[in-house]
Amino acid sequence: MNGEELSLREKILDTSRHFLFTKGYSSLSMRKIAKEIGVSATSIYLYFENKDHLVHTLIEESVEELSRAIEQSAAQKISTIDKFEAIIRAYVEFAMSYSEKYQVIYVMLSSEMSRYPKEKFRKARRGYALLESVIKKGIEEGLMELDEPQIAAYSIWAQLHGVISVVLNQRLDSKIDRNKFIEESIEHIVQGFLVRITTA
Amino acid sequence: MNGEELSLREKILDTSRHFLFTKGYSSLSMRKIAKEIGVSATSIYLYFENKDHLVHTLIEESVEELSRAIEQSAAQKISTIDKFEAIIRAYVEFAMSYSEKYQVIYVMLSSEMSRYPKEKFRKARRGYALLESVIKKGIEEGLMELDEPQIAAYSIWAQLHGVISVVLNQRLDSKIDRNKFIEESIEHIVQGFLVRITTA
DNA sequence: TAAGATTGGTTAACAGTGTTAACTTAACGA
DNA sequence: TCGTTAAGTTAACACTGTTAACCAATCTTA
Repeated sequence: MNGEELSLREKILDTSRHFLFTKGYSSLSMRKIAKEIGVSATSIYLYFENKDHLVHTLIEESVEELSRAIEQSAAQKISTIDKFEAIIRAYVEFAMSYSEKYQVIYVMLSSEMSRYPKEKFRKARRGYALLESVIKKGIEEGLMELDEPQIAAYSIWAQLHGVISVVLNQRLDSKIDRNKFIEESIEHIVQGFLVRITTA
Repeated sequence: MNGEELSLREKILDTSRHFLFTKGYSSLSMRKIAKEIGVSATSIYLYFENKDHLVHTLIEESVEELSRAIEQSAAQKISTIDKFEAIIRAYVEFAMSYSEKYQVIYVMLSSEMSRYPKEKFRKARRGYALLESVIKKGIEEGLMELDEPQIAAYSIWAQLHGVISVVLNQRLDSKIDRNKFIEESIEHIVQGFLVRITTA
């Protein structure tokens, strides 16, 4: 049945993602994945062309979910400034709630970049494009004052990724409260891009 | 002789780094490295405990060079603001001049994070610590206005890494001039952290 | 100078890897 | 009921990291 089909495929993806996350790429093995699920190693090849393809699917799937989360979150807001903040919050929210999926994107996409097909990569940038368009609108509306929206958008991703990395890799000073750190970072980032209103 | 010793070890490191960079981790093989150099695979084990250790040495070595470059560059400047900019420029300079070494740090450190010994990781943060201390001084001197120097320092690394990634992975729009992009990004980042002087 | 130890490599072997080809077995359609 | 398809299996191949045992120079030193 269709339910079963999907199930094994899904099991493979889940198990791979977990192994990738806990043991690192270098000890990700088709046989181990199969053994964990209780199936023969070659069964994986019924659903994925090869190991590369399996990992790429993992990335693609995560990117898709993240993009969707961002789009939905932005769609719920009306004003540009609310959209701007919503995108940022959706991104962080996703990273914290589905940390394994988030890590798959950044860990694997960087280490296996050269093997990842370029056309899939382009698709991966929906969320980025959305942020860029919101920033452009923000400039038009006089909310932001930036000469390069492209660079600004990239800079925001990078800042967010920095904050998230610190938290996910547990490199945060134990004295610092996690949620407070995240909240303050988001505010700092958002404020850093808005035109400062001088009450004079 | 010592010259010879160093030579093979160095050859192994160079070849590994290059393979890592061009083919990705998943096709980095001890036998291939050895073959490229013209030596037996087991010879590598005379210089490195195992594959993990080899890769970790690669990371450590790159981190060390980057840290040194940053420290030297900062030491040449006197004022806090010059030190601040010097650190940023040294970082970007290193990434552009030794892109393979730079990529080793960020690519491998993220994908094999869980296997990388924590105490080596702490050492890796000299450059980061230096930037943080410069920022603190900048706040004291009234050059910057920030509530969280730790977060600010991290944010700067992240922004820089973002800019560098775009350039190194050749994902920059072909119409945009590379050097101009870098220069404008640096200025944008630096200015973003300084107190805005209002000529009133 | 001869004997022993050290240095810097080698080859052979083992267990584990991705992947392919050929086989099985169950379910379904005619 | 026969043939086909689906979903899996086992056996095999070439390659992987790694270890153990070996070899040939070179250095030390009595």
